[in-house]
Amino acid sequence: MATPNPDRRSERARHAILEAALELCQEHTYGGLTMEGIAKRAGVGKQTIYRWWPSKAAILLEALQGRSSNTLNFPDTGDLRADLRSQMTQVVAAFTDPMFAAYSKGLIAAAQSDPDIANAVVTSIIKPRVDLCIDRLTSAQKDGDIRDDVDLPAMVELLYAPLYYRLLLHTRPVSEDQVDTILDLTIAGCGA
Amino acid sequence: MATPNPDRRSERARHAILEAALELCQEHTYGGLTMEGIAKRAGVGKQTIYRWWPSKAAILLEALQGRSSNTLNFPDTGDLRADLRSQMTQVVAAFTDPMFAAYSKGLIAAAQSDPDIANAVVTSIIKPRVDLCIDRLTSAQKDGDIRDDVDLPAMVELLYAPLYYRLLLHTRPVSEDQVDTILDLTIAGCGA
Amino acid sequence: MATPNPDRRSERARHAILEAALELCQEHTYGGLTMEGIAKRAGVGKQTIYRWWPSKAAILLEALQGRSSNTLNFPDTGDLRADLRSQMTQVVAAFTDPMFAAYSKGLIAAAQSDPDIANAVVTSIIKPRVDLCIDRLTSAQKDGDIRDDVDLPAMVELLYAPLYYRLLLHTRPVSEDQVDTILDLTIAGCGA
Amino acid sequence: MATPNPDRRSERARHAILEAALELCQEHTYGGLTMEGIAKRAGVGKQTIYRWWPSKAAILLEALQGRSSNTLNFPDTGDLRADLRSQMTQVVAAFTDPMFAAYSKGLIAAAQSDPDIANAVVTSIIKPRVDLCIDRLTSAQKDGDIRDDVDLPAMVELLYAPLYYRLLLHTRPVSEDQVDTILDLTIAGCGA
DNA sequence: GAGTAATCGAGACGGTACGTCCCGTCTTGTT
DNA sequence: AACAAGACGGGACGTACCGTCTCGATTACTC
Repeated sequence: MATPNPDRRSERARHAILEAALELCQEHTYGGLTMEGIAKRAGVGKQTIYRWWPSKAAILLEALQGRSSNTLNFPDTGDLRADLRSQMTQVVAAFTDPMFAAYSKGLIAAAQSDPDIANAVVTSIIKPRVDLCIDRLTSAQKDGDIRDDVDLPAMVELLYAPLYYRLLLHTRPVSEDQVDTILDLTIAGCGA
Repeated sequence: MATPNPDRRSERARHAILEAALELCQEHTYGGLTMEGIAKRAGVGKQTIYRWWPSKAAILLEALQGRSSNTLNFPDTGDLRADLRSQMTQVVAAFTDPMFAAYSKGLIAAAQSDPDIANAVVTSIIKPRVDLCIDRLTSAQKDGDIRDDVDLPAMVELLYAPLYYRLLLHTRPVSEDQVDTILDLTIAGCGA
Repeated sequence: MATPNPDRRSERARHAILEAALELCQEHTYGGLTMEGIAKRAGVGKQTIYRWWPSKAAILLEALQGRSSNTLNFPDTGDLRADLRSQMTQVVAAFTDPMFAAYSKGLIAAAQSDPDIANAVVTSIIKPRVDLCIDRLTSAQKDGDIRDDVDLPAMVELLYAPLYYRLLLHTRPVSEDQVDTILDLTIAGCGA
Repeated sequence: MATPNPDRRSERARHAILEAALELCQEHTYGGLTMEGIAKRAGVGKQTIYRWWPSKAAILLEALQGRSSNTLNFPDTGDLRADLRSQMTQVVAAFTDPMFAAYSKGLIAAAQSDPDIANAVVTSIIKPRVDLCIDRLTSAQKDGDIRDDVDLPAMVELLYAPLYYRLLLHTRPVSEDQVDTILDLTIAGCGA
């Protein structure tokens, strides 16, 4: 994400900037996030920010990755439904946390008008998690828990898209109940 | 959406503003849309815009409704899958049209930091279409094409959410193929 | 000062406008005087103002004339110095009254960038008073109280200009003492 | 006159702003002078103006001081009347120059509704010149050219006020003849 | 006494300028 | 050479008034 070059970079400034961005995003919502505000809060010159990040969304992205790297794993207990439920519930928890929800919504909103952000979001956040899920589904398919003709990437979308749908469209709040309903319908199907 | 009051309102100005907003949104993307730009293009004072709309998103919303009110119907040929496919394909067409996609993404992005917009999007765009879909599904459920215990609103989400997911997350392009996959998985289920 | 024509004019509106102008000039200083403000305070449409007056200064001018028409007289007791003192003291009183001072300063300020106002101020306020003074001085000259070679219009300026000087330049407050000093110096001269 | 602080200030911008203000004041009269216009002409952001000056009058004031600092001297040839005439003629020349007259009138007009401007005008323009004149008159009084009981500050007003009177009231044009008349009347007095 | 025309109140309209907030770049020491 | 600080040119913000322009709803003169 950096352009100039060296490792002469001040770790102190980097940390202060990421922290300031997270704090201000909570206080003012993503839309009220300002380069100038971050610089002031972090006690940093604006130039220092522009030197290392191309946009405020990029800062937030990096800040978020630092926070949530731990979530990167997918349980495999042998019970597919339980494993999916466990993982999806973690996502619900994140989307339900006001702070995390604000970051996520802000970042996805920014992605709509900045292809770089869009790309970064997919690559560094979505893709790794989707891949883990596909791995689990592949193993389930081998075990015969999923029909052979099921398109697994599409199935991942079917499972997670409704969570994003509620997060972004604000039709109804994301909730844990939703997870069970999604699992029921997706596994058993709706047809008679 | 209006605050001051009467019907002394100039239809000429209203039209010019909505048209200008649509045009500029195509040319500059939603992020580059400007109250000042709209005013200049429409040949209108800025105050006239602020008098009737609280935000640029509100303008776009009204402009969009004028354009797409025709889409409000849901076929019922007796063939559930065909009907769903037909309707979902229309959504894919809209999301695939660069202009319409730009409006939609911009509006949803704006909704992330403005509850009024969020509410207006749901009420005036999402809800009416979802309701029509639920009607169709209800009738299908009566006909025995859908299991009785299926939560229909959740099923609507299952069908449409993946389209929004790809539109907003930019993982893969929305496509007509997707519709068939969604229908397959949703109707038959993924379980063995 | 009126342009359209008839005497169909509403006396009620005329009065309300003049009163509103005077009131607002006191409250907000001349610079803060607004056509829109006058209209609202007077309970009058803006058009009604523009129909009868070309500028806010014109309104104020008319309002002032209605207030101070009484002052138009110049005493002639035979005692020149006493008569001048009496008249000049009246001017000091006016310039000392905060309300009247505000009007006067505002009007003269407006005259600096509007020749119509400048002309109206001279014609309807300054000139009549200067003429009366010249009359008194002429009679004094005949009586031998003023040297024959004295340019009377210039003498009027010598007497009154210092009052305007302090009013407009804000070097020192206008005061009654000033009158005596002016009279002393003007009548006796400063030379040894 | 400046608020933010340092000497990090751009001399280039300062100069461009002062020049632009003078130019525009000539072209559009003081009333048509605009912060936005100055910024555009000077090729400068508006903020840069607001950072260093509180009002357009303040800009003009500074611009004028840069231009006329040379006039600050008072001749002393021993001939009081000649010295006064020489100095007053310089003022007449300034008031007769359309550009300078425009600045002066605009500034004094602005002073009527802005105490800061009023104060700055007195302090930085009027006062220094009055003081020089008083010095000359004091020396004349010692020489016996002026009576001992004459109030010198009042005499200064008597000499100069008529020039300002004509400048601001627009009764008659300021002229060199006026200087002689003023000197005659002021030195010899008007009384018989 | 009914018809008609102009004035009235109200306030929307196309505009211009306001003074503020940020943007992203640039400049000036400091570490 | 990266840093904190912040001035710079610029663009958009949302507001306040400008002077013009409809709108009905009173008037008050004409027929």
